[in-house]
Amino acid sequence: MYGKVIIDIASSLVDKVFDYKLITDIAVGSRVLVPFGNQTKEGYLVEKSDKVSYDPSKIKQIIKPLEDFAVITTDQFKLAEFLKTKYNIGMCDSIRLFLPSEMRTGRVKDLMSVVAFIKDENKAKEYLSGLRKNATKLVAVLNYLLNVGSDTTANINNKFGNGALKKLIDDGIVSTFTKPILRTPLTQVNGIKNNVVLTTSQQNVVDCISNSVGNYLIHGVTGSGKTEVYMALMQRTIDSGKTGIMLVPEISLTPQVLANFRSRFGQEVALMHSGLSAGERFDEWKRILLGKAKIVVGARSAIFSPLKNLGLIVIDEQHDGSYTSDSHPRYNTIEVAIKRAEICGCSLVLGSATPDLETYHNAITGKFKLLEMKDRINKKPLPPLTIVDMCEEVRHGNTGIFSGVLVSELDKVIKSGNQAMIFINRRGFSSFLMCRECGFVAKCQNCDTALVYHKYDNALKCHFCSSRYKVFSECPECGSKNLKLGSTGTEQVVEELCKMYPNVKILRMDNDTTSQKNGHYKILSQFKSGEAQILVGTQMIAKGHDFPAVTLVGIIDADQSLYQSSYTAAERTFQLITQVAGRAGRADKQGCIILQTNVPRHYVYKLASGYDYLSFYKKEANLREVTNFPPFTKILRLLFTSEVEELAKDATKVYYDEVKKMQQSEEYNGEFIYLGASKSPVGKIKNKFRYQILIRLRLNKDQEIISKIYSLTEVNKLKNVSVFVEINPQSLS
DNA sequence: AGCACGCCGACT
DNA sequence: GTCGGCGTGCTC
Repeated sequence: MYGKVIIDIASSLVDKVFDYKLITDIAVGSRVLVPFGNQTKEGYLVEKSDKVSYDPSKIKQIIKPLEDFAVITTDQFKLAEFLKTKYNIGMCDSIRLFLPSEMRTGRVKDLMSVVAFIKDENKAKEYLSGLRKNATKLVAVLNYLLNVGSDTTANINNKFGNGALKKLIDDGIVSTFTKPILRTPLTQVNGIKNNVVLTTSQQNVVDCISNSVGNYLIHGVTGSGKTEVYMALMQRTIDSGKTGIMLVPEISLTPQVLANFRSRFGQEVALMHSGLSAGERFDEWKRILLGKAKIVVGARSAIFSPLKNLGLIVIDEQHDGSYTSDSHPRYNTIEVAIKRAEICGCSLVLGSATPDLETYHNAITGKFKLLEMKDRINKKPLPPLTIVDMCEEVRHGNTGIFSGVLVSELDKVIKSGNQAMIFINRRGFSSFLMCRECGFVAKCQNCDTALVYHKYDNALKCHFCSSRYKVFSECPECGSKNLKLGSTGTEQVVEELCKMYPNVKILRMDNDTTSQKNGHYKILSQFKSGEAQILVGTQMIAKGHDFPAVTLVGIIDADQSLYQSSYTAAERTFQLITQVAGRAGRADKQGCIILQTNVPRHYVYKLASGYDYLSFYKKEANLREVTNFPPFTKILRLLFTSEVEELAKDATKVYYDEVKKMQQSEEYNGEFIYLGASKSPVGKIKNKFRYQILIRLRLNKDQEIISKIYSLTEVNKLKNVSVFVEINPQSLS
């Protein structure tokens, strides 16, 4: 018998199966140790067979399996194959997505604990009666153990001190053994089970989805009670003996959802995301693989969890950008989920108040079943959204960050003891530091970007490569002290608020304040407990959080996301406003939203202020259709990066000519709406120069052309230049 | 990925 | 003469 093995090396040169002799029976899907060249490597056993395609005399033997169980299921293999072709990645890259990364290096082991137990009960009682009366500790420990049977030595020593147990072990009365204990993340997070009765609209959605397997999109306004629907669906899945995945967009949202799910499903819920410690992730992964956890709550990577007998996948806030991975391998969680649901024969439920255009388009054209939830659970109308013209404010002499309306609303909140959230999608103090006299702007040495001024740790930081630079108080070029700050960031908002309300506790939540472990959780629970009255933050405060006491949401500089040069800029702005606005007035208090902009008449703001998703969808879809943008076309971006600018440039030229040939060929004539090559908008990141080719294709022979382009990048290997192809890129930096 | 093999420059 | 630079090629 032979085994086909994928070697765990991420390189296209070894991206194929290698034949090995199989002497002992090892399960397909196991990790194995194999001789490879003159070294030993880890690999994955993907198939067993009697046939080989290699000179049998040269075939070596598998050394041993690395675990005594398979780590990849058959379903996962099918999904891995799909990822390989869909995203043009190696099988090894693909398989790695399914395993906790710390497993490969073999550094993570089971955490062992020592358990003490009584060897022989009769002997122990005899020993107990023979003890002197003043041996109180010994008596106590012995009685305790006789009572409970066994406990960890750590617990016993904690309760009774260190000496007694040792004496009992030495005297042969108590014995010990070691057993692995599981590291469970966020054990302190638990909810109270409340027997919620679903509303008619919730019940209808649950019934509809339970009735037949398929792909669903729930379009429900913020606060319409989608979480209860997900939980009811999950309950049915578990009751029928199956398992489920519940995805949320951000790590910061997992504690809230975890609490809800644990209150109902107890320890059958596992948590899975990149913020766990290596040990926690490994143990949770193992609990899932061994069937001890039946539900996985997590961020995008949780879609790869090793659940068997999968019955349901839920993706909440499905429009969220975090569902597309922005580093290698770049996968789209929704595409992966659709495939996984298809392979497992289970339902996929997507939910959002602002579905992304493509998904909604799929829903109304019948690829998804569309379900609407139009009412808020508290029966309150959505809070009024006021658009404030900041140009008008300036004309009336207000050049500050906050408009008059926002200040007076803030005053009301502070007086009434309620809470406010201020949303500003830019971290740091200000986006740049510029000399007014010579125009000098500090730039990163490794990237083609302006540095962001961070007042809190007194540094200029690059948001692309994280390098830090000294702050200057006079221009390094001309010596002028006349400096100008760029657009406002979270730090500056907090500083201004502190001046306005010196006695009010204000929290800031952005990438800089949430970097330590459970950082999101700490800030959010502080705010939820009412410890602070104002929460200032980037988009991470916008998503799904439930703060009943929040009555005011301020959106500073809404235009920022509108001006991004991406075809999705309008859509993302609409989604962001709707999401942030949804944080206000969730309980029985009336809320209000103040949106500050320089272009108050923009259609995005008009439609967002009326919470009119459908009109927005129609307008935007129409615009995309007539201007030939996705989902009516496909955009391809070929990015070339190199440490040597000329090499990246040359490579771009070579590929451009190749694609140009395709464009001009008879076969594909008319399929290309656009083809162009240029320097990337951010010309250099981390010392690598970036050039790109942009292609826009009609939806006709697009799949064919994409695979041709993929194979082009495989064959035409260029030295010291890396190429990567992205489809419908989210941003063009 | 990593290691061996192999073909050219600057040293004992 | 040889030590070592890293370009090229291979691993069942």
